[in-house]
Amino acid sequence: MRTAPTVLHLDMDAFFAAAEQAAKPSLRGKPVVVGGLGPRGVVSTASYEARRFGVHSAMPMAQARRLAPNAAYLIPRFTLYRAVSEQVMELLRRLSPLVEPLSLDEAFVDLEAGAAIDTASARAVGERLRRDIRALTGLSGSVGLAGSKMLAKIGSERAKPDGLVLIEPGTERELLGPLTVRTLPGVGPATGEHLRRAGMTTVAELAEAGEDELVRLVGKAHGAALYRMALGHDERPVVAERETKSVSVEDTFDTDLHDRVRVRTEVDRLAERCVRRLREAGHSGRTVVLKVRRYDFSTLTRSETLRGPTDDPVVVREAVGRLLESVDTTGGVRLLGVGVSGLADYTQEDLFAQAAAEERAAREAAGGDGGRTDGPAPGEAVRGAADGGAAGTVRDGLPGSPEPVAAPAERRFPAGHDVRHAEFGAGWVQGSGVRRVTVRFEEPGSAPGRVRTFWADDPALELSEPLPLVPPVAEAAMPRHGDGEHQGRPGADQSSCPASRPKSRSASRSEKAAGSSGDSGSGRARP
DNA sequence: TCTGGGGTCCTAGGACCC
DNA sequence: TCTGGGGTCCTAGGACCC
Repeated sequence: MRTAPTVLHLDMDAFFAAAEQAAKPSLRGKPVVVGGLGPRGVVSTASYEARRFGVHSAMPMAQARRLAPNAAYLIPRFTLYRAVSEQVMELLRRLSPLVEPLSLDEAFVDLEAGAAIDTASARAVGERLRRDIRALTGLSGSVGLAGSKMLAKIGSERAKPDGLVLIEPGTERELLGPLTVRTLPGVGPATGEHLRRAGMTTVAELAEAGEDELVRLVGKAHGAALYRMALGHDERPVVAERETKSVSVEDTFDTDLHDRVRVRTEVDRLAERCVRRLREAGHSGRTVVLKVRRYDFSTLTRSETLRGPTDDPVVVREAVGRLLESVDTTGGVRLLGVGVSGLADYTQEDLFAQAAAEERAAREAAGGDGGRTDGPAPGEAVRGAADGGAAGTVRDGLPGSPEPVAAPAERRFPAGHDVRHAEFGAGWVQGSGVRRVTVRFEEPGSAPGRVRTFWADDPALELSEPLPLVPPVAEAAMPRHGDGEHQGRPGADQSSCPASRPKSRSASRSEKAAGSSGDSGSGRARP
């Protein structure tokens, strides 16, 4: 247990919604809801103004619209959020080399890995971080400081919005005791209900119950962890690099799929999308997973482990095809998903090269009688009919992939996205209807702007990349570290802050993928 | 009111091997 | 011939997190 509050947890406030408000001056101070706009969409983030109407994350969008009919409804723009997130993470890395991102808007920092630090200087570091984040991005973040991850996170939660809470080591149990069990990480709706039925609603009651009782109630690992947390003990280290364990993609359909052939083609597309992501991440994997959510929301998975790792779209497609055959889809399919786990960072060629080398070695050792190697080739199924035999032969170009879709005009201007008009300059799509696009002309630094409507095929109007939330000139004026006060750590470079404006090319593809789950882009934003 | 998408970790049973 | 235990891998499902 640390004796100084050297674990920092940063949590950006209503991140997606706040980024949109920063990008769109007319939305500042107004309720903003970011999420899927389709009939089955849910809320990703609600601005604090929208939360006052009762809107919150994970709520069905239809419900949000009833609660806050006048809010602006926007689909997520991950290109923008990633760019801002990268700026923030860079600030964190200046505090310490040990930064553990949890998501785009959240991270732990181990300040002890920077320099020895006492309570007062930890607080100063946290406050300065919050100022720097605001100066660099225009957004607010909340900071928790404590002697462990769990308490740092509880601290940032209590600090929200736009605050800092430092939990003095030694005061943990006193602080935790009266809190609800749901405060503890790992206690969700199910465990919370389970504990409640056993008569435990506060953290103090968990501590009283004792480890044996908790293990009996919720299982070995969970019970033991719960007991330690209840006592305020949490020794989990801040881990900078965590390797990916699986890659998956899934789609919920606006209406249930009944046609078996359609189900099959959707599974094929998902397999290709999944493999594309797998390859982009430089991975291959052994276990292929098919996920099916039926009309009644019952969800099942089927998996198949291959003899060796693959990143071959044909192999993955054939595997999920086999898996699909074992699933009853009568009644309708709501969601389909394809995933690959058991990741290796070597690819199939490496494996083939390795297999070939082993074969050569074996032949030499055996006196060169040219015997065959045992077992199926990598990528071939361990069980089931390993039909096809095309394993590993397709390298370039994902077969059958992106089929040209006749894009309707509305598709070109998704609500909320940035555009540029030859005459009127920068703006964003406020709504798009039949062959028309409504644009509000404003940008991060400007005053709230005016709305104009164009034909969707107006050549003067084009989509553009997100603009930086804070004009680059403001970055130059941003305070630097290393000047005075604490920790002039040698080696921590104070030199160049790369002008981090949103990157253009690279991210646009993943953004498309992120927004593709049936969002037609026809949702209207109404400031 | 009708429930997204991307992950992680744990449990439990059966197969298989020693 | 019968019985047993432990370890590892695979599969399926569930809880949880952001």
